[in-house]
Amino acid sequence: MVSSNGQEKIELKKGPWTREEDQKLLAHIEEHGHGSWRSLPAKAGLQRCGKSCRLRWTNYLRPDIKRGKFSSQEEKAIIRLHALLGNRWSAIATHLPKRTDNEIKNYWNTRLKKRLTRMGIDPATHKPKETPGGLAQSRQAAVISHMAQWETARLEAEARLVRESKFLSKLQLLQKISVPPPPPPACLDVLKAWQSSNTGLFVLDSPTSTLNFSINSVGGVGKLNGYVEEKGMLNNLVQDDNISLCSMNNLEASMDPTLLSSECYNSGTSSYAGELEDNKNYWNELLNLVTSPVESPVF
DNA sequence: AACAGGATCAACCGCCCCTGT
DNA sequence: AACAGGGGCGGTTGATCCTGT
Repeated sequence: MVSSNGQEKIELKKGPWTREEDQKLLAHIEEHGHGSWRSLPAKAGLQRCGKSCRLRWTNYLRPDIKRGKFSSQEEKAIIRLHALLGNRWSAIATHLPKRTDNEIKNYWNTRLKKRLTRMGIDPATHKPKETPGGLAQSRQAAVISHMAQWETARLEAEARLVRESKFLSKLQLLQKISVPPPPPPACLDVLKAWQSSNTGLFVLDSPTSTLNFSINSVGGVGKLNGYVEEKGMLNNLVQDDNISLCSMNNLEASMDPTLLSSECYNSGTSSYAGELEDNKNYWNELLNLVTSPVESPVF
């Protein structure tokens, strides 16, 4: 086949990857890295589009991918995160180490979503579909909605931070400023803090997501703090995080009775505490049901 | 054993955002 | 400011596997 500009146009292959194709892709990336995905297929001798190669690599071939069944902890994490983030699979994958967004999305759509539906819970809103106890449930919904709003604000703050840090890196490169080794990263990500006290999940390292704020990738939080402070942004970020952390603590407290004495919880108003008590019951029931052997599929 | 329907998951598609020019 | 290219994301599809009859 010949294209309009006279160059030979190779028919691109679609569909399932063969072992030979996998080996070619793996060998090429191991030797050269992926570089530009668009030009990779030609270099690797593959009759695939770059996008297909990227997907195959990120969702299947990467060595740091954990495959196989999801643990109950992972299931809980997905449900919790989906309640907060909705269908933002890449963001969810950020907090589930070695799981791809595609895998999480599939798992949600084929299993968890159905399980919640069977339980009479709307998987989109995480609220009971029927509302026999209307008032308490609407308050639960309000609390979750409130948390979701803060979580959204937090994500936006993180995105802003990355943008600023990239700018800073370029600036420093240009000015050739030497800086001391960066201090330990500020605990920007509240879910990481959540992790450290709880499930052992939620490290910010996902095979697919770009929502990775490791100190190495952004040139160091130390540099960043200096820049952000200078720009008068640090206060905003800190405020974002405090509030977000508070909301996340409350959410976690609402799911784990042992955390009900958390600082944020205690500092809340009595009415808010009441809402959280309702919320605690809701989540405990939900998670018990979801993780119960009767409801869990047999693997 | 054969078939139908459901479940699963790899892969594709289209859209959007970011970056460089 | 406008445009193009590259890459990422979420939704969807279709092939395959599984299970029940």
